Amino acid sequence: MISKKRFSSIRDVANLAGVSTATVSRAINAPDTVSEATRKKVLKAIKESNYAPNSMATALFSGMSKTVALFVLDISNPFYISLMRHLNQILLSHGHNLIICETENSFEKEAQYYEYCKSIRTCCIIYTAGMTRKNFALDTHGNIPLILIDHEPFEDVQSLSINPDNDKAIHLLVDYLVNLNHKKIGFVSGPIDFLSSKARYESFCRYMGQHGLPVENDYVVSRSFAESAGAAAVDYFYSLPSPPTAIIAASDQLARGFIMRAHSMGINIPQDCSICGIDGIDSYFYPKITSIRQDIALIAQTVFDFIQDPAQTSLPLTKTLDVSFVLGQTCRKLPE
Amino acid sequence: MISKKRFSSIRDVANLAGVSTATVSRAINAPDTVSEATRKKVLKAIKESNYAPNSMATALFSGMSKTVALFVLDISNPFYISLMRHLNQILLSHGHNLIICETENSFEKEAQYYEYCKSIRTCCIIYTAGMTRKNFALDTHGNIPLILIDHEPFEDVQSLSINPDNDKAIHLLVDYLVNLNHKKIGFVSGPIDFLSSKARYESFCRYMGQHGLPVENDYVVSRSFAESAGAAAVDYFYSLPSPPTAIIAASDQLARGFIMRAHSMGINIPQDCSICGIDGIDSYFYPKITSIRQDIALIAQTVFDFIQDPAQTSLPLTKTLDVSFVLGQTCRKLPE
DNA sequence: CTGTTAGCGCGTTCAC
DNA sequence: GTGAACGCGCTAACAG
Repeated sequence: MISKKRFSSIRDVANLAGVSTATVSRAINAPDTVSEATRKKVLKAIKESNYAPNSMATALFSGMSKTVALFVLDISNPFYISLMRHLNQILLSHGHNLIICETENSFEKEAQYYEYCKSIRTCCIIYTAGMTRKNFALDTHGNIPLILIDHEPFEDVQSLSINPDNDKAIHLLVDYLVNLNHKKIGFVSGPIDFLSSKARYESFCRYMGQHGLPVENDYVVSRSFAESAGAAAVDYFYSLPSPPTAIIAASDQLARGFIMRAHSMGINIPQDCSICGIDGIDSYFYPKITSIRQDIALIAQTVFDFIQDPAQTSLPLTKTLDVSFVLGQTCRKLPE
Repeated sequence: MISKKRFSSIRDVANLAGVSTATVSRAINAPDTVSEATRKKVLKAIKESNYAPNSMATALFSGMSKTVALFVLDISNPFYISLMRHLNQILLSHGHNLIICETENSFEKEAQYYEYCKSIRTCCIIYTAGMTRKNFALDTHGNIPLILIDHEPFEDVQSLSINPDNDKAIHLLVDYLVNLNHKKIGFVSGPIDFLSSKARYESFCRYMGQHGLPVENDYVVSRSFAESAGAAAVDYFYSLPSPPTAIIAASDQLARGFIMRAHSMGINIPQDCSICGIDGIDSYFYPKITSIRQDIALIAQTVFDFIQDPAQTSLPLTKTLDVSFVLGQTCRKLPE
């Protein structure tokens, strides 16, 4: 059994410095309110006693821990990996902490994680696209501030919604492919009951229409966001009598799966088929995917601003973030 | 400002049930010591008051939180993604929690995370291959139990070391490639100052020697574990007058980078070059990499057993875990 | 500017 | 089988 008292406490420091615990606390949290001399004494004592502040005690007192929970469907999705990085970076530098709740589309896991979040008095929950149900077990007890990224708003729950400009994303891609003389354009969607999938699909229909191009049911597939779903799309499209010449995938992860499966079938990208994705993650992948970049650093910053001042939560807020086109190597121009 | 009191406490439950807080506590933690009748009353009150236990208070009292910290170099490495999954699964089901500390080879981040771990009284730190320095800022104050995965033991710090059977891994791969008639075998190592890299390299030399094959300096590269390092190896090997016909990469991530870069250069895997990796992650990647599988579920289980009973920490323990061969599609047989 | 004190929510010990 | 009281480490209010 490890001894209960493993670290020196604020009291040890106080004794060593010959001051009261309150003074130590002030020297740490509000240095201005303490005289130069005592502050130095205290800091010295902190060093000497190897003091490590106990954030449990702080959290207990304040009723809230400095922990942010990120719910994701799949931590291997490069978009979330990047989001995790950016969030961690900004949170850590402000003494906050991120826990990852990978739900894998399981209601049970989601509920377990949520119980955990409550028990540690999470200061904020970030909920991303792809959860099992529209209305998660998220109750309003405790009023944990909620941030939705790429997710349909929960009714009755205050939240901040952050979404990429899905419409612009699709607009850019459709125009790009049409300019490359593609007419038979397929669409690999995420699950259609997810907000961003739906939005992207609707925009796809609209902009195809603007170019006078039909959206054939045969050219639209909707499964999951996993790489395997992108791979399955290859099998499907190439079972058609007339496969599309270009594909818009609803995420880079889907595009990756598509490309790898295509290669394995001897289908050349972009010679035989053009494909582009959405996310614009700057990771190592060959060929570099033509895509739409989301500014993930900005998402992280937006999240953090909200955490700092959740007073904004009084009304459901929605922020739409700009996106930009990223040229890759996965599309080619068709002869007219 | 969010009200301080956001959740109902054990006292609220006690009042509602008409018992004392101690009884509620017992009803939760030691149901056997409470009469059937009162226990039911208490459980009912818990439900009705939407009680969420405050793990801060528990942790404060016990001097330790149920949080495990995992230090990794790079969360996009599929090996760590898998490890994160398995750890999270087993920990969550036991009321523990995992935080990810991605150090990105930065001393500052590492130190920041370590401070954080101390402040939340982490019950255990898992340290994986690839940290910046041999001797990290990890001090012994607080005696946080330490688990090293694929990492050289720290001097003066008690720890449990978990390593795959690197020797067997390399043995299997060298024998496999030699049986496919390869003689010019290249080796893409991780940074050579990491324990597992060094071990794998030394085994490589030994087993090549057993087959009477020379290990030429030209055929060994050592950079990082990133995909980009695998990619760079392609450029390097194919700048040689006589490139190797087969490659052993020290990780699947390196192999991935190698394969993608090779494709981009028109080098066909496995027709033009055979390659195999180590890790055996079962993720979607084409072509499926011939590799060595580590039993990550077993690693997670070993970690958890240790957390349950860190008394084993009295002496530095070392556990070597078995590995197995996984046939993929990235190697071909040469004519004799 | 600094010390004293109370209490955040919980688990435990010692009474009953 | 159950309740009262204490303390874990910290901070905010109030006194000095």
